[in-house]
Amino acid sequence: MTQPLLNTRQIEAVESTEGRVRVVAGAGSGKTRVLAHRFAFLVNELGLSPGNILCLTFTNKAAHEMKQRISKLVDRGSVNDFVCTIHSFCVKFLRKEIYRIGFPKNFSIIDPEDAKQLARQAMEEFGIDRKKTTAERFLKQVAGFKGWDPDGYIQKYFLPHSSPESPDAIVRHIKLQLKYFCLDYDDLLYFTLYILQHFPDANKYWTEKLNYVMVDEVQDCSGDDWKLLHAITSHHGNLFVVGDPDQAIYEWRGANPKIFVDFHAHTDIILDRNYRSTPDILNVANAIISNNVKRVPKDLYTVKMNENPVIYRHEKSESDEAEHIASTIKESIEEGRRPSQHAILYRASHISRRLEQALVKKKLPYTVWGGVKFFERKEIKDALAYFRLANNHNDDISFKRIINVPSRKFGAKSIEKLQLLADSQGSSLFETLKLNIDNSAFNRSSIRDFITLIEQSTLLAAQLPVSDIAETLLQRSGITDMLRTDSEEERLENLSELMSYISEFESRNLRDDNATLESYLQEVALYTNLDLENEKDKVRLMTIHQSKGLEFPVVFVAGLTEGIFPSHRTIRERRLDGEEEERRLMYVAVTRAENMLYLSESEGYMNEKGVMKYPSRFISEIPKEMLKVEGNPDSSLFEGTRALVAGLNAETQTDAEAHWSTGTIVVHKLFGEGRIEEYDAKANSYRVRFGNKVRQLIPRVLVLKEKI
DNA sequence: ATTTTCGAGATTTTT
DNA sequence: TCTCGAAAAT
Repeated sequence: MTQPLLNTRQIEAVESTEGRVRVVAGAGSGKTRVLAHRFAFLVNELGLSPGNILCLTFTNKAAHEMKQRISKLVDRGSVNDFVCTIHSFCVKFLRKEIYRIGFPKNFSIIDPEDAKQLARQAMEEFGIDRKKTTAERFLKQVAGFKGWDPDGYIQKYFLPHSSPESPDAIVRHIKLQLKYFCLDYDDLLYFTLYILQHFPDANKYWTEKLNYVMVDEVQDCSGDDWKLLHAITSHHGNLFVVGDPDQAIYEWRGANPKIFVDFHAHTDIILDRNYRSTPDILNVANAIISNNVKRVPKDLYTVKMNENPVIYRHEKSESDEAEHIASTIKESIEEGRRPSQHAILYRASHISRRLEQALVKKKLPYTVWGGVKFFERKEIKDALAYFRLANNHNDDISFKRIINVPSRKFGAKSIEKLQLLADSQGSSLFETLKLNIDNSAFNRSSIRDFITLIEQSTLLAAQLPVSDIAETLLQRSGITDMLRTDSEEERLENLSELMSYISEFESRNLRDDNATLESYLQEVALYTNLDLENEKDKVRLMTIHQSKGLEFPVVFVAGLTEGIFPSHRTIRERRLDGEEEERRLMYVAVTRAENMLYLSESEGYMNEKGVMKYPSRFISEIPKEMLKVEGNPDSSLFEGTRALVAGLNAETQTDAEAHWSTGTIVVHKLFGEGRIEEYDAKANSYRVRFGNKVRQLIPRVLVLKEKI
């Protein structure tokens, strides 16, 4: 742990309890500690009840850690419910308030994967080419559609007794969502905002209740997140935001760090003293980030002493690189470090494969964080689908997932037939199947058993605890038998892990009478990457995105190859913005390290185009005297990098010059014909006039009229 | 006629 | 490792 005392600026931040406070906190400057201490200060010194403080974090894991820190500092035993992510807060809010807009209390939250499934269905129906528009891209359009007019969207499609009429693929998608009472992650936010804005008594209750609101990692909040923050602090006006513009790495997902930079605060505090890294490591970090043009200058300085120089190693092949990392870790462990003190970070998750092979070879224990996350594993998703269907017979998505798991000779064709029948009867797949069980196409004993199982479970769910229902479903559906015959030990173990999870949930919620199947499913929908192996002593492998907020004594950044990191795809799509975000990502990676940092790269990433073998431009940006170079990288390699960067720049330059001038008529899928008013080079988007409305749109969603 | 199986191909980042 | 398409098996 770090030193128990806080420095003067940290104390200033902790004790700033009036109005809007902004803390710009560099990497490793102890911002999590500040948040925890402030929470404790509010409770211990000012005498607030924990229930009147909202502390928002970026991930569930961060919330978990924050709670633990706080519980050590606060004398009052109760654990606060409102230390959570924005999404979890919205769920808690909606569970109480959603009835106001005619939704059932047991609304479900749609898994992003399932959202894709729905999207494909809607796209197919409208003959949208799946090769040209992927499900992800389609969903972005749906999200855009909702975001442009959230009030209209909710009033038109989600308030009771409304019937969406226009036959558009997007509307079709929304209709499917409505049918299952599903909300996606954006909806959670929109609905919360809508209720706060349209129901004065709900607004009064919540804004008065939440006396103090603090937010971590605000640089990754989107404009909608900020709207929510302002809405819930409208009464007391106590908003405390902490972030670091240099660590903004989620702009591709809609985050808007500029709001944080421009935030008008009563109190402004900068924490630039770093407690984490050695001077050598910090110098490298500062050297890299200073290459960004769009930034508020801020140099971190450290209080630590130097230990080892930062090492940059070049290798001939990807497996050499992986093997060298593995043997370095082995030596380090022999010198007395624990395996868990080492982390290997990389840009894209598929890089982990080669590294895993090398670690297995050297017999080193490791965990891949979020490679396949626990709740994304097939067997877990299947099990949850059984639970969901038992909870809600209208859940067609879950139905489709499990009707043939284990095999009941009910494949794609049978589902298609059933779907047609269900559409004509306006009923769900499960109900349709039940009513038409005598139909020769469906009449099988396995199918009859399936229906009985689900129906019985639904009835029992009202009487028995969750764990019993879950156990029955897993046993009688045949999932466990299926895995046992295939001797899938690991998957079976995962299922028993899930069961112990459920028991834990049960005991936690027993006294609130909240241990129902539906409340479990709601909770689980957001806990998608809770780390089960957190406590175990293993080498950690993870993407840089996942490493945010963590720290490790020894850090390896692998795969620093131009094209992979920075990712050329990102740069091609977002040009300058893309490059700067990649550089911030590099900055995040480097600042995870406490004592030792190894950067490595190899010529092994050559693909068909033969370009992925030069060292990343980020390596060249670090002054030579800051690095200890190993593996004799040929100087021609850096020439290659330079040529590649120049080529890419030229490519994106011509793109920029080819932009449409004012007056050009373009067509948008949803809004129809529009006229270009202006090009915003910074945001790489156009201001387009549609009738009397002007919208800001990215080029990708616009098509030149003449081309159609 | 349907379902299953087997092999080839692809993969940024995620609440 | 997972997804998708074509041949084998029911």
